[in-house]
Amino acid sequence: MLPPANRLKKEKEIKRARAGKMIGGSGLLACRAAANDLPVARFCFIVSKKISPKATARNKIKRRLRAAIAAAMPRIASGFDCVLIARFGLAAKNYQEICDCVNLVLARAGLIKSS
RNA sequence: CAAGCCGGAAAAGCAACCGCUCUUGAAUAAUAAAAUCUUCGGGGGAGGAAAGUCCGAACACCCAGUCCCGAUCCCGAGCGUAAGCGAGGGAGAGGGAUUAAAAGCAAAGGGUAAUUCCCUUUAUCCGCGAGGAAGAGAUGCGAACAGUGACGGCCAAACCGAGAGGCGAGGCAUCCCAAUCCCGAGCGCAAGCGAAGGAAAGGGAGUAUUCCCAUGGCAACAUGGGAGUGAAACGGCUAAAUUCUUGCUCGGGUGCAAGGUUAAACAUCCCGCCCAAGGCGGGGUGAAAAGUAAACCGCUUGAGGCCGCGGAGUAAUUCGCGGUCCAGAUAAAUGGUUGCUCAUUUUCGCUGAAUCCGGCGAAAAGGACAGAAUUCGGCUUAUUGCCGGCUUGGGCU
RNA sequence: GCCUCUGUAGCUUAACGGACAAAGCGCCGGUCUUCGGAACCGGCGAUGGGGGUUCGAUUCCCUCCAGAGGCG
Repeated sequence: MLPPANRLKKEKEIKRARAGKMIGGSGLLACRAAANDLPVARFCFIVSKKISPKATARNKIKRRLRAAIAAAMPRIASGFDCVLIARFGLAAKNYQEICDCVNLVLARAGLIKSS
């Protein structure tokens, strides 16, 4: 689970982030982000019933995405809100594949620190 | 060994690293004190179905008609110098009673906060069996098709009513066809024929035209009694979760997104400061923004659960004592990753007489259904392997 | 999350518990026409799945499935 400061909670903020312009994606994952005025990056995760009709499977996808983001947090730039949307097929992947996918998508959206 | 029936408990384990939530203790910072922030430590953290939302309740709010009580408030004849008292009238938070509609009625008895749930007994039905299923107030308007023919025919004292008519003791009959039989008015010298009436093997249509015993009778059958149902009577008894009539019971509705508390920004007015446009700070306003955004409470201690002991009861259940507080999240915590072990599956090898079985070894795969959302009691559905008891069948001794 | 509602031919709607489940549009075939349309005639085609009550179920009851809606 992410620390509370890195969670994106309010519905209005999520809608703002989904309308944002920093867009990245791959076949298994989509990313929408918008800049905020805070010194942290905030995330939320969307897994629809189309991905899997079973609630337990959806919860597992969300937990793995959160773990992948938490692992990548030191390399992530601050100052934006990000929504990660799972696409069909992600349920069949293991943790390492999800990590690779998350890193690829974040790099395409330009959210990785340029050090 | 195979196929079944009933019941029970469980819901893979261990370690390492990295995290989340609730609660609690300490320290530090700030403060009048606290809320709060950070760090460290202790403790708790999904289910038997958390699911479907099919029943039932708790809890919260809202709403009808009639009647009663009613804190409090208003008017007030009159009395009094006055303060005040005050018949009577009106409003009325709230409390109680009742119910028109809607809804309900589940064998008998019991349990429960309550139920279509659970328990005991049981008519009946299903199964070879272990066992399982099972009952919907009363009445009976109406009831397709088939069939010559189907919830009921015919007569009727007494009583009520001006009458039409109502009610109805009691009597007769009891689906249709039917070989044949009984009876025998009458006809005939006789053999015999034989109306009406009665019974009937068997057959027919249909979901459906009660069952048993005793006595009498050549027999058909009659009479009486009984079983189950029913309070009883009675020529009663095929029968439905809808409809109609009727009896009894019962206020209704919405659901924690119920409901409650606090309450901005912006607007506008005043004051102060900054050279000014304008900005900053403080205070106020209400009929508008707004009782809105948002936050908090409800929110987890409850008709509790679990463990132990004892009592009542066939049982469901219940009573007493002691111990234990056993999830409270909110784009939604209770986890993520790695390694090992165990259950399981597949493949290969060895072994023995052994492609099928057992043992040993190796490799690979790899956890059933499924995620609390106000709370609880049931039901139903999904689903993994295990344990105990029992039944039927087969084989061996 | 809480609470409701609806499933009938390809589509839109009917059907007191009673005969082969009705109608319109559509589809197929035919007649007519040089061809097509219109018109006329005929045909195909359905009660979401399973169970119960009943002699008999689209209808009543239970259950599963699918779809839709309301509530800050």
